[in-house]
Amino acid sequence: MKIEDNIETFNSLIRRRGFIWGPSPEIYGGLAGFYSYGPAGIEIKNKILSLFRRELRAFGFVEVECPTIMPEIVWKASGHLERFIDPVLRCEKCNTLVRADKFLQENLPDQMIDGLSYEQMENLIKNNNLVCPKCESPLNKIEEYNLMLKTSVGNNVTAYLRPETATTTYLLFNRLDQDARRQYPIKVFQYGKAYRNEISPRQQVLRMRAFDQFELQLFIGKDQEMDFEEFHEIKKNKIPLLDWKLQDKKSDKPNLISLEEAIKKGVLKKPAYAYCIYLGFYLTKILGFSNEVIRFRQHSPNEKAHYADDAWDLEVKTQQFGWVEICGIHDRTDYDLKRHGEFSNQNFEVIMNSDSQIKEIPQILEIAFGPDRIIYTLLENAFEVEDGRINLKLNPNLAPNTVAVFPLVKNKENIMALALKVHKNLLMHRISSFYDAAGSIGRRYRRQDELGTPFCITIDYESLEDNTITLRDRDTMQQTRIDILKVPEILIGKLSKFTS
RNA sequence: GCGCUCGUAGUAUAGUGGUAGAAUCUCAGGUUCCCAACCUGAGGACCCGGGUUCAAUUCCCGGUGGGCGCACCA
Repeated sequence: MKIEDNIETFNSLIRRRGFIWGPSPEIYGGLAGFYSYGPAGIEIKNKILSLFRRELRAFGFVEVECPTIMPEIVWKASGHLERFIDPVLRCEKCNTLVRADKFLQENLPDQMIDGLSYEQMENLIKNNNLVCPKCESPLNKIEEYNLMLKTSVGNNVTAYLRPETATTTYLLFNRLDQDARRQYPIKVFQYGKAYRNEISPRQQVLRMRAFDQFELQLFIGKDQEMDFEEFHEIKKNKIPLLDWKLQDKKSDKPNLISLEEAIKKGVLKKPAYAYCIYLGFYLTKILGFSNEVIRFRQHSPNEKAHYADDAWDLEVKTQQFGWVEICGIHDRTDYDLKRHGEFSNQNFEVIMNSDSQIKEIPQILEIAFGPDRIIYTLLENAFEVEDGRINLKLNPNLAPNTVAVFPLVKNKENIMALALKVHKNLLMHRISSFYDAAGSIGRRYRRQDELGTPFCITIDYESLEDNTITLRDRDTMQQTRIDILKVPEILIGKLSKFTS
């Protein structure tokens, strides 16, 4: 079979090799927007998660985990109930669905639409004789389209599956305040599933109805945001920033400037927010993305979410879908805590600075990653076809298998035995080793290339005599002979080179 | 959600009103050995439901899933 260097080859690879399958459940035809990870895919996800967890601990973060279902009041307070339910008009004849508010604004540009009741909107439609844009039959009743998945709990208590993890973290605020002994900023993250009832999910795992979020939160004082100690440790780092003024000038070339400069020029307002930009960048870089495929894009004022004062997306360039957001950095101000304080009758004002004695509600800065999107963009960026060889150039620390062990031939007892011994020894050192004796040696190398396995070890006739093996490098295909006893040590050494 | 279009082994496909043919793949055996070699044998598929028909994977209708366009993407 001729292997072509195109996106179709990539798309079949991620199925063939067990990275991502779906829509699930496949045997029943699938439900749009739901996908499963195969053994190779989940291995990558787990490795990303443990890398993130390890790094974040070093940055002073703690982790929490909350329920994925929360009662209605939570989403009333968070603003999601209001913002995630869209008024829509359905044509009774052709079933076309249009957003009622947008439709009205387009047809009646001079009319104030914001804030109108459904009844008022229905009247506007009637009075202006507005008709279905497709089939021109009359429109009348407004329905609600709910982007949140609704369910009921126990004795008919209305609840919703969370559309983001962040809100559930905020609900722990008074607990965290105590737990962290009021040492601000409080740095906390949560990893878990979130759900959105997308009207028409597309683009594979980039827009799923059940997806992972990995969200970092900083609870921080207003003064602290402007005078943030840790900013000074990272301010010299240059970051590719595409602010919305540049976008307004139809530019898609980000400015590579230091965070210090960005603050000085007013591209970024707050040093603590700049620190969050850095943190997002840092975590992305250690996954192995190259600088050329990363940029930060600022939201235009009308693109921002209801809670955001400033918002930048960390985007990664892909072949199939263009620039893809893998992380959003949001300045949520005190919006969330203020609302949850009001709705729950809690006082979330705290004294954050012992000098001032002034009580305030903390501000929140958020760094929200979408691990599924990370995995997709990582795989697509790693995919290469070189001379008919598929090579998945994954960061060695993220590859499903760290190493594969092969006996050169399978009809020589002692070569097989020694290969198995090497494999078991690697497993004993808790190195992800994969043993394979089936097919020619070349075929086995190719199988591992498709999985991104950075190293292959082959035991040959020479191994029997002098206790050496060959270590083959995925990208260069070069082989080196090394002492059999030093194998685990050498591999660990090679891996550590990619972590910093 | 609307319109167009498509849905055949794990993957990518050929084809047909009388249930499918290669390739690759997987497994077993043989042979050789350092980059998808070869030989032998085996395995595996017509998205789901209904209709028309003696007979449907094929035609029709509905559903569902994918692609594209529109809409949507706080």
